[in-house]
Amino acid sequence: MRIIKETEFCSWRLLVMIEEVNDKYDAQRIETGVQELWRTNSTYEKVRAHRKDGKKLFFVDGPPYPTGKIHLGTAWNKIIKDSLLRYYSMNNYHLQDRAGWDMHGLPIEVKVEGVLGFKSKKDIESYGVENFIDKCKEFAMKNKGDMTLQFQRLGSWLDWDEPYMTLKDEYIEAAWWTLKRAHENNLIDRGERVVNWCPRCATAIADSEVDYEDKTDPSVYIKFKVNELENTHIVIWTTTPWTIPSNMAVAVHPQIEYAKVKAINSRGGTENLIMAKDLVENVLKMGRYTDYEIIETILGVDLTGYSYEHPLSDIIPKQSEFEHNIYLAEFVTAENSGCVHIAPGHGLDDFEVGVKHNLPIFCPVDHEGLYTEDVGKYAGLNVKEANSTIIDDLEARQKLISQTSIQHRYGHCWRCKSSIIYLATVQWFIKVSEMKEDMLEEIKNVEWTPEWAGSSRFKDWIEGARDWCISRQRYWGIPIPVWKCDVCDSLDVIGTKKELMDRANIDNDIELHRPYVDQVVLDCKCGGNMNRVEDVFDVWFDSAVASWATLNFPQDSETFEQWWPADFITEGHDQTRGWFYSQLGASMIAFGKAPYKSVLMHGFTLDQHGKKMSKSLGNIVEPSEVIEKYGADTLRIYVLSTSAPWEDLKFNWEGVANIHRLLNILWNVYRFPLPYMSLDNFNPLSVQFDDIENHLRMEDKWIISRMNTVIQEVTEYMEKYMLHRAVRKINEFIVEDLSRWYIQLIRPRTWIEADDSDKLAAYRVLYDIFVTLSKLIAPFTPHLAEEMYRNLQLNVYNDALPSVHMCDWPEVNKGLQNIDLEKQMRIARSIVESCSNARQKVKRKLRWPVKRIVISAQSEDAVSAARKLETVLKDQANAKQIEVVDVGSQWEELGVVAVPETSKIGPEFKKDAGLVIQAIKTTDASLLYKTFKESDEVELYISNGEKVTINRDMVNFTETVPEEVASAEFSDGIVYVDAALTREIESEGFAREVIRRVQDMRKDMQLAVEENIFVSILIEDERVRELVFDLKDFIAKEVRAEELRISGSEVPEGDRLKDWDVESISITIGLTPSKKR
RNA sequence: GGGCCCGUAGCUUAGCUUGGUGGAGCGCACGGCUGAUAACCGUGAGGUCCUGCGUUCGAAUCGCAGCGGGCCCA
Repeated sequence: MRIIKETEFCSWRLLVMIEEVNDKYDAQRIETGVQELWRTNSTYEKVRAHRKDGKKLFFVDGPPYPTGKIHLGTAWNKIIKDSLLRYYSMNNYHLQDRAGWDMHGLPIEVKVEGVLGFKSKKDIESYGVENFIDKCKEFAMKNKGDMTLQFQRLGSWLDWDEPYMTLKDEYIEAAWWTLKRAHENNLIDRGERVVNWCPRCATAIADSEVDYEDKTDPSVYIKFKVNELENTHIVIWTTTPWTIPSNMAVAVHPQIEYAKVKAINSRGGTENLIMAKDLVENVLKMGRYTDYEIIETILGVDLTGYSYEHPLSDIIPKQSEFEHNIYLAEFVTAENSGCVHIAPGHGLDDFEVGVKHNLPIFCPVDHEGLYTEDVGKYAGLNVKEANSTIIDDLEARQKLISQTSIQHRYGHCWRCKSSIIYLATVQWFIKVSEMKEDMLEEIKNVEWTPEWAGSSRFKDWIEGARDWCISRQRYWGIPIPVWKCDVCDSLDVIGTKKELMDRANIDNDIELHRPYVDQVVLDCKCGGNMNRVEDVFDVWFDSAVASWATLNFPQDSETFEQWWPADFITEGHDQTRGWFYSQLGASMIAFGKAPYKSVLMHGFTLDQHGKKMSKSLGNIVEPSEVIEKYGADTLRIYVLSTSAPWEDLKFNWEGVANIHRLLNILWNVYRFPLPYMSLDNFNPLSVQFDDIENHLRMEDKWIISRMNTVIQEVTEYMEKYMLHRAVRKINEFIVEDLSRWYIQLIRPRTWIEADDSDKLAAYRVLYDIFVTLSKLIAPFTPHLAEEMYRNLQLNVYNDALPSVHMCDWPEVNKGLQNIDLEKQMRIARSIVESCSNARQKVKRKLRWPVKRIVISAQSEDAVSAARKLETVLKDQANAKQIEVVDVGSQWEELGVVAVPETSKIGPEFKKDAGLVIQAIKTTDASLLYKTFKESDEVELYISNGEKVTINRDMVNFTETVPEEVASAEFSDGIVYVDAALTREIESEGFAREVIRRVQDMRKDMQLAVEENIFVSILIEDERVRELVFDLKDFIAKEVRAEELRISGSEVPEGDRLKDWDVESISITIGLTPSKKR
């Protein structure tokens, strides 16, 4: 036999055995440790490689914008994604999971302009587009790097090394290819339309880029002189006086009733005004008219014969060339004056009226919001600043009725916050209006969570969608790949880089950004030169093509065929108008179908009061703040469990602290048995489940069953994207089942100091539960799961998979599920809780055993629970005996008291009532009770000798319990706790009081669990001394005392001395560790 | 102004589909437990279920109107 040296033994034990762990759940230590482990072991790569033969699952990451800092909402977004992807991976899915970045667009241009101190596009031109683009790229790349680290700190696993980036040439090609498809399908349109325009950025912006915010604007009523009538004006209202120079018409509603009013103005003059009849009072009051008279009322449809004179035609020469007529329009409402000022160059509805009636689209405003030469003296003025000048000019011409201001929601540029204006310009459009019906059909094939995200919200949005303006007059974006001939105006749309290089005969590689592509000139068939149109794409077009761009399509169509369309995506509800929509649009163009099969729409993070987090409110919570304080796993499980994914999340620090506490409980549960296992050299390899299966107690079978039920529930919830319920089920299992119950039940078994199969069974069960639990929590708290798994599996099994995230998702073992037992244990817990309640009533602490508890069952389940789980009940209720009273029976030791019902007796017996009451009170109540069980009426003799008949209504029975018995209701009946004292019970009670205090002192002295001690105790009270003496050996064993002295006079000695007051008895305890003697 | 969603104890929430005396956690007060101990258990106080109207024998739950919040739109 080989003798193993101590050192060898130790190192072997450290290598192979489960380790003891820190006292306290230390998220920082665990998470940085685990992430380091992942890095050094390339765990992510291994996990993905491990599933490469699995079922394919194509996930597309909605690309965040590289602002530099993640916020709580984006953290939540990535956490949801990560949890689901980890879950799918464990379910043997081969994942396509590139992270994505949306790196072009105005936000970055605006930031870079800010850094460089630029005010307008002219500054960019003089700085050089090439230099400017470089700065934008640098900015985007730097922020992408910063944010990647922040996302990774959350534990988010995506392909961070090979993310898709919209600024890459291969990505740009995907956008180009898509536009070419649109061109081939006749879905693009170039034309003059009214668009949202940011004068500062000097570009069109999409509807989705317009933020609506409160703003104060002028509110003015103006009158236009009607040509055909004497001294008559038509009244219009506007909040944009600067559009008056562009006025071309007035619109009225055909069915609204209008009035010609003779009004007396404040100067005493008389004039005739036309406006909606119902609004006369209001308008005239605004214009301070002193009196009025309605001369005539006519319908709008009869106003169309009139024309009017532009109020500023003397200033604006062009206006005297135009005709100004009154037209009908359905959009007119009976508000303000009921007559609408129409400037076709500055409004959507206005533009339509203009087109319908062939009016010139007069738009004398340039790209920077300055008037052009077309408007005479206003030329060069900023339109917004011209408002007051124009009002003054109207006033001077007596065309102004009133001038006030109004606060209303008005559109602003999403980036620079300038007020937008509407301008008629030539832009490129995707004809969404032509695709709408197909889009609506297609979204029915998508699985939406929640259901209304698709069926209501998204549907509504698509129904109202207009053509999508995809062109921007900017620099940092995907150049629109259209080349136009200088001579014949014909167009070429280029689909790929190669196509461009072939067409232009370029050999050297070129970058596809501006200004490089702008220099490429193509030959036209007509012999002319073709130059690229200057515009870049709306940045929403970039991310719209993500689902194929991330697969490197069109370069690689094989991968595309294998994966596309996406199996699932998940983003916030703002993306209804954003990415859900833009992707669908682009995909309809390119492939005629939706690019995703399943969409989980998630909510927004709000502050604790339900307000949105914003800088101006100062209520922003940074993810990093939460992580520093509590760790990423806490943040993850907090956001996942607090609300349903699709609801908004009200962030609350208290809630986070709660979750942290929960993880601490899990940690405590997990570490609790480790010292014992380690001390016992417990080896899961040599104690297999089969070995202990015959030694399982009911509670062991119960926790195993619970574990399986929880697996089942969590799996079901995950399949429905109900992450909150999945996580809550796990939390409940950890706190209720494991911590508060199972661990309490098995504690005594872990203290057995022998190679005992009862103990080994508990170890093995706990071990299996922990291992299973580590897998079950892996998608949600990946760090803690990995830490547990590492200790429990990697330290034990040489052939264990290197990461918990490589493991298969736990399967439900139906054979180990026992729903009846789960129900019975629930009842047993309820009984124990009720016992505590009853004990409190008779003031008997749990340390003191009770003689017996009587369980009066009201259901068969309660009877079987009490019988089957008798041991559990005895232990937990600290009772010597359990008695069960069957359903329908009553505990025979209960007494009853008969309480006369005077309201029934009085009317019946009149003057004898008093005697009847007396008789009921004095007769044997239990006999009376039994008799009434068999008969409705009972005869009684009253004290005057007469016999009376009383019925059941006349007596109420109240149960009485014996002395020293307390009762309490539980879920399925009543428990009676018999707390009567016996010498044996008192002895045990005091013994436990002593044990408890010695243990307290041991703990205080920080003695090791296995360390032996000497104890001496002074108890002057003779009776109690004898009671304690009865259990001297028991006490000694419990506290690991080599020697225990109990005396009535001898003052104790020891390293530590302490006086205790036990039930008003003074006890002094002295304690010394054996090794110090 | 419109669409969708949310509103339950001081805080976070379950229950709402399918109507039948509103349940938990945190916090608070009191008591208990004790080799998981900066953990844990019991008891108690604490609710106009946002408001109003309606349907119904009966409404947190169904309908209508309004208020407050969120997202989106005009």
